[in-house]
Amino acid sequence: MDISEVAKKSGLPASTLRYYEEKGLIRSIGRQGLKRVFPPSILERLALITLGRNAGFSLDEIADMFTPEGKADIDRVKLQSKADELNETIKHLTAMRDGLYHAAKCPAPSHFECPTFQKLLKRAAKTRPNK
Amino acid sequence: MDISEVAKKSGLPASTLRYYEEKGLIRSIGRQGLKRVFPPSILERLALITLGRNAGFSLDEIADMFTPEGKADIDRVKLQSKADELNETIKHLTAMRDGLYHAAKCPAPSHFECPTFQKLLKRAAKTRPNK
DNA sequence: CTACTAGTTCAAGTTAACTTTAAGTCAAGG
DNA sequence: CCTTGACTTAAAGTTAACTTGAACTAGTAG
Repeated sequence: MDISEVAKKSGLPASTLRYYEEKGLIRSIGRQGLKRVFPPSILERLALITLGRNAGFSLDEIADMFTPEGKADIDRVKLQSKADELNETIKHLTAMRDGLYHAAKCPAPSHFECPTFQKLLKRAAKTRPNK
Repeated sequence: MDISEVAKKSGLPASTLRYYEEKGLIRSIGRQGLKRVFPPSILERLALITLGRNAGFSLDEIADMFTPEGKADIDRVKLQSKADELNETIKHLTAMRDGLYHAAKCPAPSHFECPTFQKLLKRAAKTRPNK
């Protein structure tokens, strides 16, 4: 597969694929002329990278999940702690969402006069979510 | 209140306060010599800004929520749609979290051999969460 | 009066994850 | 043989939200 086919199938632009290669996240299996040639397995790998990104891992963290030989080597402890982290984020966002829903339909003339909004404000001051 | 007092009470560094002022998010009420003087109400305003940030609003979006005279003027429709957006994000993150928890304790020798993990991978390929 | 401290400005630097640009190369079609 | 189009590289640019640095100043303690 050449880069444009990978781009198409993965949904990632070619520039991103080159960037990922440069970062060591993926590898082409060789060249045909100048052009990179990728194995079909690249797609699974890219899906894994996208998964990691979506879960909130940085590209550097993701890079650490691959052995030098290129196999995925995902530490279960890392997964657990990232899941815990996500769980915290979800809690914050949920509180925020509920507060926003409330504020959106609260009849108070100004949000500042609504006790629920006030509570939300105080919460917000304390918690800085990770993302 | 001078800037360091505001910094202390709000938990935001002075550099951030100056940056927010430059952006038009806050205003000092005057100067004493060189030094900015802030009214106590600045704290409520900063809490509102922090709330907005936590809810996923950009600083520019937050700036739009203030009238030129400096009063908060928060559009309920915007709140509603941001809440909806948050709700979507929460769904994605929840799926992700559950997948990670599963993967963390899944006994499959490699994650790739686990059907739940595979499902997670396919999901990831499709959904690009907003934040 | 002098030193010190806490503030000030303006410009430049930081970070992550890319994207864009300019200039070059190769394989294929006509 | 020449043009076209898809690819290549390396370097620079982008964005958001700040932070840092250098040079400067005003009020205060001694």
